Amino acid sequence: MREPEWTESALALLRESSGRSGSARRAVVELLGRQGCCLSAQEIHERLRTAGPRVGIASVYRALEGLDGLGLVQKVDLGDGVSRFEPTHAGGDHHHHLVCDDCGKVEPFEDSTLEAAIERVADGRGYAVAAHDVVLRGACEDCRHEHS
Amino acid sequence: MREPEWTESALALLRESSGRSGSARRAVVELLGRQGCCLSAQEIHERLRTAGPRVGIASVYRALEGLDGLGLVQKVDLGDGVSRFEPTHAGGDHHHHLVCDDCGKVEPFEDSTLEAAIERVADGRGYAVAAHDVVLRGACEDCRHEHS
DNA sequence: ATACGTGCAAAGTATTTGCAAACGG
DNA sequence: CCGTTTGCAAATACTTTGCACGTAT
Repeated sequence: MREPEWTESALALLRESSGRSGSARRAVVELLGRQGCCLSAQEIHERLRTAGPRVGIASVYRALEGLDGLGLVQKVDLGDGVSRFEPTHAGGDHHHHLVCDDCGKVEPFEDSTLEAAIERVADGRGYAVAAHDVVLRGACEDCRHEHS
Repeated sequence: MREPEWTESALALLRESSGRSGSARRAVVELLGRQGCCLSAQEIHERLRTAGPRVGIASVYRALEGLDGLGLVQKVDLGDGVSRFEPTHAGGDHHHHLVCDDCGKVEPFEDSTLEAAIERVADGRGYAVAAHDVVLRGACEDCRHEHS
């Protein structure tokens, strides 16, 4: 499920919010729009460099910070001390992550029961929850069969 | 709900697994056993220094690594790039965290529906889930009323 | 022309590793 | 005594910040 539309609306919002365009931001947005799942700042930087343009790591972080502030990307923490980012999908379709400890694979999932449970907990505690992360770590099906 | 028993069984298991005692490890275990909720390595280090003994930060990390390996502590990532640790409670009572973005307060919660949903997702995907984290971020009840 | 965006380099923070000395058994 | 653990210091990794320059409007 790719979302070229995200790229466009993100670029539009970004320009609107600051009155400027900027090549680094655009490059980051276009890369993120093409990705399905989360990427770290370092991964983004590396891919952009490979692709050609001389973009600085600081600009990647600044672009991500701006996008996060506008609610266009979501910061995802998979527990390895590295922040990852992914586009927030417009439809509110909201996913979390399964991480394989053996092969490092990351895959998304969504589950409405889980979301409902989270909402109920937050309400019960009087919290206005702005964001939530769920990370499941373990052995994926492939790695289990190799009984590492 | 304090668990002085955790302190003892942790010290016992630790000694058993390496045939040694070690003052730094003991200090870390005793401090963790007294805490209700998660602490970062830096916080542990700071408190131990304040308390007197000249314990090195590296030893704190090594102690936590060992405890994690034995399953005696659980690493908790609240999304700020800092690893926190808390004793795993024997009874398998398992909690997650609500973090207030305004005041930084962290409070635990547990919810069986949520746990069930997680288990169902993992099973459906063929994952053997070894650990999972759920972090809810937002404004706590107090901070909401101060409408910061 | 003017401010904002960018890239580089330096600083900051959390964590890990190398190593000699201290210590427990 | 011997090997593990410890504390210090240096190294690493990620992220942030300062600053001069480029660039879009």
